[in-house]
Amino acid sequence: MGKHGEDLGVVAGLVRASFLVNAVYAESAREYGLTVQQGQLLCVLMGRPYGMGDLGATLGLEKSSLTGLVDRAVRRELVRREPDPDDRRAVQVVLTDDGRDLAEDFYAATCRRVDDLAGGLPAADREKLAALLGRVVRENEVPTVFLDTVQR
Amino acid sequence: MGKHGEDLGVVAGLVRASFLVNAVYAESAREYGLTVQQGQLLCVLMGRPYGMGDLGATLGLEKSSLTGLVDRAVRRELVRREPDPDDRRAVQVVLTDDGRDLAEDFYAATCRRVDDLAGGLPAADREKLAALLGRVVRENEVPTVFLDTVQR
DNA sequence: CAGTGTTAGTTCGTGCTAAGAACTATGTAT
DNA sequence: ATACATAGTTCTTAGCACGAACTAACACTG
Repeated sequence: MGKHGEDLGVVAGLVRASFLVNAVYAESAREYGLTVQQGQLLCVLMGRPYGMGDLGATLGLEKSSLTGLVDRAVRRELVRREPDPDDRRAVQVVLTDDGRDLAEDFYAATCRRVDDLAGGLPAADREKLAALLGRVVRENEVPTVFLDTVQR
Repeated sequence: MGKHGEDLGVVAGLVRASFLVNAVYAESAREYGLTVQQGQLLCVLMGRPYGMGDLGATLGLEKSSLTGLVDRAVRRELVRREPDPDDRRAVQVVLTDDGRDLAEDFYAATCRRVDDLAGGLPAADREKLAALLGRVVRENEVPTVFLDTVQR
C-alpha cells in the first residue's frame, strides 16, 4: 500500500491532472453554451440512445436528478424522449439532429483541448501515459461495468 | 498535433481517469458531510489563509460565487472571516479548529482513496505515471500562474 | 385473473453551485 | 478634492443533486 513519499506523487498527479481536465472540459462546454453535465449527457448519447435508468447509472446520477437534466436538454431541443416500444413505462433519450451536431462539435473541440494538455510530451511518453491511465481506468471501472453488465 | 489513433488513447485516458478521480473525490466528500467545493475550499485553506480574491483565482470561481461558498462554510463553523490588518476592505478566510480537523481527515481519506486507484500498478509504473502526470500538470498550469503573477 | 411486489420515471421540496450586474466601502493616484 | 481601481457583498437567475413520495406499467405467484 506504500508508505513512501512517492505515493503522494501519484495522488497529487492524478488529482491535479483531473482538475486540469475538468477545467478544460468546463471551458469547452461553456464555449458551446453547455454546462458540464449537459456536455456529458450529449457525449454519452452520441453512442446510442439510453433509457433514463441506464443514463443515471452511466453518469452516476440519481434518476430524480436526471429528469431535470433531460428536461432542460429537451427544452433546448438537443434531445428527445421517445417511447420504448417494449415497455410503456420506459423512455429512450435520443439526440435530435441539432443535438447530434452540437455533440459532435463539442466532442471534437474537447478532445482537441485535452489532447493539447499532453501536447508537450513526446510521442513515446504520450503512449506510455495513455497505457498507464488505461490500466488505472480499466482496473477501477470494473465495479461499474460489472453492475452494468450483470443487471441487463 | 497528431492524426493517429493513439492520440485518442491519451485523451480518453485523461478524461476517464479524471472522471474516476472526481467520483472518488465526491464520494469522499460526501462521507465527511462536505460537498466537493467545500472539500476543495478546506484543502486549499490547509496551506494558509486566503483573501477572497486569491481564493477565487485558486478555485477558478467568480467572487460572487465565492461569497456563498464561504458563507456556508462559516455557518458550519469550518472557516472564519478575519479582517485583513493592512486593508480594511479585505478579509482573510481562515480554517477554524474544527475546520482544520475535518480538512485533515478529509484530505487523508481522499489521498488514500486516490492512491488506491493506482493500487494495482507496480511501484515502477506508479512512479512513471506520477512523473508523466507531473509534467502535464506543470506544463499546463503555467498560464494560470503567469496571469496570477503578472496581474499583482 | 386477482394480488403482490418490482421497476421506470416524474414530482416536489431543500440546499448547494455559479455567474453577472449593481452596489458599498476602502484604497490609490493625481 | 476628484477620479479611478480594488475587495467583497447582495440580488437575481439558472442549473445541479438528492431523497421521499407518487403514478403507471410490468412480472410473478397462486
